[in-house]
Amino acid sequence: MGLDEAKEPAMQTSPHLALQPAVSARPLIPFEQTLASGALKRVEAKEFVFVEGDAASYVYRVETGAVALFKVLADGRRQIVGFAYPGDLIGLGAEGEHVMNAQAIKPTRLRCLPMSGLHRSVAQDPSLGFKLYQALARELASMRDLMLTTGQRSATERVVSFLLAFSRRNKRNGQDPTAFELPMTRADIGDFLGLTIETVSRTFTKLRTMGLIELPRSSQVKLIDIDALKGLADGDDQVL
Amino acid sequence: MGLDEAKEPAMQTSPHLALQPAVSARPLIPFEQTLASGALKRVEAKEFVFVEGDAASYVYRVETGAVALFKVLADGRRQIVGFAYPGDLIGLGAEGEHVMNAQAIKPTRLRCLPMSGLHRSVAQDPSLGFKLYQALARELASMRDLMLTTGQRSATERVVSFLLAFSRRNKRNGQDPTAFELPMTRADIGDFLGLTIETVSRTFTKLRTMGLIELPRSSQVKLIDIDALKGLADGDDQVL
DNA sequence: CGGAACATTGACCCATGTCAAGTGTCGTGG
DNA sequence: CCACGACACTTGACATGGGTCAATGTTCCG
Repeated sequence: MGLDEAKEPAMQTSPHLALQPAVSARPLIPFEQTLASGALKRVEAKEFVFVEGDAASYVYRVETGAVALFKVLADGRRQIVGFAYPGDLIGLGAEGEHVMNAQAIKPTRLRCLPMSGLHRSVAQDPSLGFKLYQALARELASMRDLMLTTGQRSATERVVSFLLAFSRRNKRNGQDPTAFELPMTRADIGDFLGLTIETVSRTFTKLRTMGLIELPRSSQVKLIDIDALKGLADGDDQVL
Repeated sequence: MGLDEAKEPAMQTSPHLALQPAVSARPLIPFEQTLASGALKRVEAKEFVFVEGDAASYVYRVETGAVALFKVLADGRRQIVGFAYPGDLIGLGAEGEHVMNAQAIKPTRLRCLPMSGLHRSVAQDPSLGFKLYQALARELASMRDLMLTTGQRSATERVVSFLLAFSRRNKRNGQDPTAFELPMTRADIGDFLGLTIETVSRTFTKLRTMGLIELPRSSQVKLIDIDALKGLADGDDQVL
């Protein structure tokens, strides 16, 4: 992330907290092991995994589904700071209490790891602390990219960056980088990119009209002209 | 941070990466020790400490002065993602290459720690890894708060949040929470908050006209009515 | 004292927000 | 299988906050 995809100021959709796949040569990987044996929890769409102020007693790994992480202002305005997909860890980095909310956006299965177990694992495996550090560093880098996007880019640029991030994730996972399903609503996308539902919707329509994407269903996106989209993402908005 | 100042969705101006002051009872603190013996480097205002793509061979601690950390888009738009003040560490979390730029905004002294030394210290002091992890976690939390601010708040709310963050920092440091010097230009503030120079300037003027702040010099701010400012920061903008 | 950099202010404009109808789409119950 | 209601999404008309462009003021340093 940030090193991926040329020098493209890549926006990362996912916190991407998955630890490096444990090197197979290692005899024992306490954390991965503990995690694998952790309890499985199911949450329905819209159900909260944790909310601001909750004791941060577990770290979760998303097994299936998707989770939105967000903060809210007193008057209800909401900023989604990331989406977690299968393989991503959520709840890391909280000391004592959670300072944000985690809400499933579709039926989701989570692997639960008690904080106490995490601490034990860190004690057993000194390199784990460094791995957690690296995981947070990646998360921080993607957060900064998102800042760059919401702070400086136009609505079109933001939406296109968002779509291209999906494309990259699919490519990374060996799936079709030109077609994907959006697990979140327009409202979620808006609250992630700092736009309104209407602006997100209009931007999708504009991109479709321009022949750059197709929308077979409102939640399904097909990228038709990725190069043109990459051009749009960076600021040469004169292309329109 | 995030827990500080009531439930106020506090924005953190500084990366605030200073490690916990080493507990005095500990016999030897390799990292603090190594850092204390690290080379001192002076940089002038506007001089770069590192730029995107540089090998990440050092971590720096700001001793005096101030540094802006930012990313840029191909067309030059700039997003400042944080300011580093005395006590803050910069350059942490980079793997291999820096993915952002660090530029002094005033004459600055930096303590340099080679990455190799950092790795050695981590090996000697297992708890150091966890401290670095915590430092990044704090940084991540402040980044998310900034996201909430730039993604959801109005220009006035952003500027007021920014000023209140200075007030909090001064209070934390035992200095006057109602008066401070801004080390950065209006352009820097704009690029941090996702606003233009003109909007920042107009907002300062508006707050002065409203009697909430005074501006003896353009770089000096005096907060007159902190409670009103706190009200403005949260969204009850009807106060105007 | 002069000039460069920074800051303020004004006039205007436009991208995006707001408000208000519609139009799918999906799941449930008759 | 169809009808209905609830949501999500789209689209249109209009309003406005903040951006842009341009002129002027201020500060600071050589």
